[in-house]
Amino acid sequence: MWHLRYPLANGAKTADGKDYIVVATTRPETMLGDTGVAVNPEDPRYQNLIGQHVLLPLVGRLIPIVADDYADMAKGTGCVKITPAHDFNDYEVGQRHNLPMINILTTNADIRQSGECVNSDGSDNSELDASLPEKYRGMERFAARREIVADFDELGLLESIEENDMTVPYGDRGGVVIEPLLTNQWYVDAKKLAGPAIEAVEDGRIKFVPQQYENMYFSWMRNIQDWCISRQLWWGHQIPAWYDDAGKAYVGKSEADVREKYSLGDIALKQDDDVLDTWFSSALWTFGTQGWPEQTERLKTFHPTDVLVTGFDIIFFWVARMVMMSMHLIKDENGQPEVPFKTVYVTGLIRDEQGQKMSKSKGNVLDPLDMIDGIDIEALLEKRTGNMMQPQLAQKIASRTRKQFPDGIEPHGSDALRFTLCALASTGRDINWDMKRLEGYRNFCNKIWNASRYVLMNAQNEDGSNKECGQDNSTDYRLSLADRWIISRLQQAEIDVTAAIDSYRFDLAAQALYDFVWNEYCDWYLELSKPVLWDESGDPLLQKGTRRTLVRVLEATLRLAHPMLPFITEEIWQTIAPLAGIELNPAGDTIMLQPFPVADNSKVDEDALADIEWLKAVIVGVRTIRGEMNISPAKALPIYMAHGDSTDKRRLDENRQFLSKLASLESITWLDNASDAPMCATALAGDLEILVPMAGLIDVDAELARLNREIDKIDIEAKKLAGKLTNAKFVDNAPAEVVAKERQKLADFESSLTQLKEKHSAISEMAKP
RNA sequence: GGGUGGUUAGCUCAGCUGGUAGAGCAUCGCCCUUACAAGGCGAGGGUCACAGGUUCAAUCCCUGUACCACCCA
Repeated sequence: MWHLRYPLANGAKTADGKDYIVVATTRPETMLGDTGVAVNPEDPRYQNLIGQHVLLPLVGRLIPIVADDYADMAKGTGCVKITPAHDFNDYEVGQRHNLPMINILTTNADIRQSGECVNSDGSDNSELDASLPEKYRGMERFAARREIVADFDELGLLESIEENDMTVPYGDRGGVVIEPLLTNQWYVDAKKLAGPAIEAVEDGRIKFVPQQYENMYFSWMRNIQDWCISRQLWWGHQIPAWYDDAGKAYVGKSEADVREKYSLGDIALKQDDDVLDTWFSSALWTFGTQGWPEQTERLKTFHPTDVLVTGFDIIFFWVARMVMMSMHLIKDENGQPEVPFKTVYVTGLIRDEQGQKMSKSKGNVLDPLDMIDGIDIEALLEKRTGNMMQPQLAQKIASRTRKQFPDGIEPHGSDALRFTLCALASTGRDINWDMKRLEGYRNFCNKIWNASRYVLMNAQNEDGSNKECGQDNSTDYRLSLADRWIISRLQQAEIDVTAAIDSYRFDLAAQALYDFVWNEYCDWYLELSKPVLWDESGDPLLQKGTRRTLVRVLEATLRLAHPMLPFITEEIWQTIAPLAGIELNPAGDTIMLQPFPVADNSKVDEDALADIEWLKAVIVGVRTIRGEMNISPAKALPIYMAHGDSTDKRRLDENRQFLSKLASLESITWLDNASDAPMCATALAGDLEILVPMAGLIDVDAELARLNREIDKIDIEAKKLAGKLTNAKFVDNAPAEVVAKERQKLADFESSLTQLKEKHSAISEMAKP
């Protein structure tokens, strides 16, 4: 940083008697374009100098001293040289004080032959002498800097030089220091366009999902600046403005158009070298793609469109500008501005596992295709480190990549990728990518594939006829409890998935589908179908009903899943659909054209739901004992049931076969009197006791410990509840139904506690020698 | 400096209009049981960032603090 003395003009003196003031700069050569010096209006040192002038050294120009808050009293001398044409802050100061602007640099960043001077309002200024000292003309900027510093020194005007750490902007293409430069460019008066665009969101013609992004939109639009649409690039749409030799601009569709419009004859015209900002072109996208400016059928049909899906990082750059352009250029039949779309669905930004934005220079980019098809480590390294703008980073990136993907990336398939994106698409603004989630959902695809294989193996007979699956409108089949249950659950799944999709919560849709397919259809229903289908002496009507249900529920599930898993569902559906009684057009039918499932409440069977819950509770009870006692799944167990009521008894009678198979039981014995049982490990399903004889299988101490753990767990909950219920404030103030619910819960806990404690003392008693 | 979003299990994330927390992966047992070992069955794991406030009751509503991220100046 160089400190330069600027002599005061007309004999003015500073408060301490000096005939100069000192300004500091990191770019001394810009002094050639100075048109003012700023001091803080509060600065006592310079009160008398405000309105005075300095004589700009080397140039000999008189420039005013102005009072502006931009000058920081605490920094340096408190005096700032003002070069409006070459610094953004100085430009603002210049605007406030009507300082002229002198451009001293060529586009190559050399010193111009003479300065180019305009007034603060952009009009030409020919009064001010903007000529530059001959010595520096044509000099490269850094050479000029050295020369000017030397000349200041020679004149005794170089006060001091100090080291100064600062951030200097470099262009990422040319790699050289960027220099602000005053140029003529085209602007769009965005304020005018923003008004209607703000209203469209305020009155709900356009909705943001999630809604919070409205705020981002509003904050941009309400503080909108003029939009510079000139870009100094060689690709893009060249700006449709032509200049005559005097520099006057004519705007039109084409040169011919301009000549005609302005009756220019054949005078020389030159089109603007600049091209339109890409966002300007992008802003025309919703109607430009539909044939505009022609009034095409397509434009009428598809404008406005329904939903725009995009990232929040371009809400202003793209979304807002599409809204502005569309409303400005497209009118409906009533002449009202037309919005480009009704809903903007805003996704989060995908980042890497560490939450870093993916970028080539960081080498953390994951190509979706590599996750779909897989890639070996060498190819991945080549992709990440080949052809880099900063090759010095290659080694670091390579070692990090090797560490994260020692064997490259496994193929996962496009369905798994798509489903993962759905599952991660929650309302947050960042999505940290997680390979493990991708693997989990690849496994989910596998699960669907395998479940379908099971269905086909059991439902498809040799000639592929659908008769055996009850799809021929015949009524000679019976639905089992499990059939009625899974049909009921399917309705709920359809409701959940549909509601989630309707509210753009694709993560919840994915979760609901995943739960239904894996935790209900596969884990329970398929298992429950086995005892029916594999029972050689089973009821053929019941077997037909089960095949029918297997196929129909799978077929509906495929349609439900199809938007999230397009390929695998299509593949399976082609085989399943005929079994489900859908006649395929031989010319090629597709699941894509099938109706999306709609829930039918009349198919929900509350009794079936309750019965299966009971069944699951009993099975899980036995499994838990088996698991905790490390009893092999291969060992068939005899069990007893005690303490049950008539419903328990009915459910047992109707489901013996299922219980035996799914819990792998040797026998089930109903006891009217619990004390008839031998020493047993106990699980509870409500009040019903499920008893597994311990003899030879279960250690007494292990079971006592297990019971204690269970008792402790329930006891803690029960104590909390009891405390709540003895609190008069709760009982008096909480809604009656909440209190009743808590009472019921406590009663259940207490009854379980009593039963478990009894079991505990009974076992202790029996185990005594 | 101003604004916005976030902080929940070891990791990545859900949790709807307040009623004491869920998933996937990871971990620990037992299993190649004829759809699936990329699997089955079972288990463990959280004073919901911190401090106040409102309420009978707060992961959820309000205020403040800390930290992280992004946008703007």
